[in-house]
Amino acid sequence: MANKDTGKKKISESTIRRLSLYYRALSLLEKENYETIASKELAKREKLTPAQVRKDLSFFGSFGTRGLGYPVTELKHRIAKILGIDRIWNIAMVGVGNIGSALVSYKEFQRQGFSIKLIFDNDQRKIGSNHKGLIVSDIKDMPRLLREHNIQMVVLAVPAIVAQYIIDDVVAAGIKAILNFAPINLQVPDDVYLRNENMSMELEYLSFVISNHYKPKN
Amino acid sequence: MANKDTGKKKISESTIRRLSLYYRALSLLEKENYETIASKELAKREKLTPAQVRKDLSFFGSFGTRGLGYPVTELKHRIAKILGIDRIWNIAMVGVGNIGSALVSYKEFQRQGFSIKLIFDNDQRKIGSNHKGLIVSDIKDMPRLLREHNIQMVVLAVPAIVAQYIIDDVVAAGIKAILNFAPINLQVPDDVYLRNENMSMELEYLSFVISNHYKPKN
DNA sequence: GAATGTGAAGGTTTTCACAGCA
DNA sequence: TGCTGTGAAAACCTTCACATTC
Repeated sequence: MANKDTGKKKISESTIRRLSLYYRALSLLEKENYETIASKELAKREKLTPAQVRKDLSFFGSFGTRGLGYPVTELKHRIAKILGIDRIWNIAMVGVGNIGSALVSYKEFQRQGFSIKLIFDNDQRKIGSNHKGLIVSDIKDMPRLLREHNIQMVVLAVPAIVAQYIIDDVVAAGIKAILNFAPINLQVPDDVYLRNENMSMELEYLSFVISNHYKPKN
Repeated sequence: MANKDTGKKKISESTIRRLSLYYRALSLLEKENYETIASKELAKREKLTPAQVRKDLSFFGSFGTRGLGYPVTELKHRIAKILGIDRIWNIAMVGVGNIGSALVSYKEFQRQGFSIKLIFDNDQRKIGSNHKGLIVSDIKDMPRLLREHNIQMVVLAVPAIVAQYIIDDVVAAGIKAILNFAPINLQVPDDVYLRNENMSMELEYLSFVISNHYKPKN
């Protein structure tokens, strides 16, 4: 499915990100006891257009009923399956500074099926300490532990200066998906997907918007 | 400049985000004692194309020298000016849970000129406590304090359930730029710019990528 | 009647390719 | 010669509009 080797249609990153939005909206609609939802209403809730919603969903199949809309619970499950969140992912947090330890406590991850199973740091004072029921492991043991605990994704929250060094180890341990919070460009092989999250960049964008009286599209 | 009332060219959000990347790359190049940099090299460092770099910069002026490239320090300052980060922004953090308190300690904000001046919470146990030299204020005093301290941006890190209620107060205090970490769609007037940051969404994107063997463009 | 699913149109962003300048 | 700045082309993404289905 999607654009695997054999796939035809190209799914854009924007579509995938909107799938996450739909998923969250549908979870809410479910709680509000909606049974079906029209693209018009779903679009309104996420500040999109109805055509956009229908087009996004149509890439993955025909989930709706003409004249009625989409079945809330079923569509939610379908999207979960598409996003690959119809399961538990085992995550390791690497680095327990400010950001790392905040994310370990961040309940939304757990709620969406992202289960932090291991925590690493290289600071001797932190190793062995308890964070939300998890003991901080020595980063030296990372390669072995990542494999032993069947970790599939790594969140990197280490200082920029050591990030490349550490990510090399993460890659060597066979991890294919990494979310990086260090504000630096890291090198990974082609078959590893690295996503960078830079919170200063978000504030810089706000700064641009108000400095230039800029009207963003959405 | 940019797309003010009279402006002609439309600057895309992607261009602005890349400006942040260029800024960071240029800061590094400066430290490496580069005096000039060609679009080719800058592009390579940020995994973009040279044409993209030149096009982005050309929206704001002619900063380069044919045959030579761009002057590193000057371009850095020009971009800082465009982004509005050639100054200090006064920020208030609203909510000192996991995320909020991590961000208060996040040195990168300070480094980029985003200075957290006030911290708010509604939890009586937190009010009065010290976070990195700042005393947590009662959220009841927020409207007054935001104005008194000339706060220009607010970072919202409160539970989703109270987020709309609190953002209404932030808006009423005249704040025009808000970075929201609560995973919920908030309503603000047209002249307020609200940016949502949802970290679960980033992991969901990773999940999609590895579940579908999806090859993102970049 | 109501709302989906989807080609086609329209709009935006990126890349190409080259004229022009240091 | 080397690299910028930029129209034009190509690629990509969103919206339109309507045939189709319930």
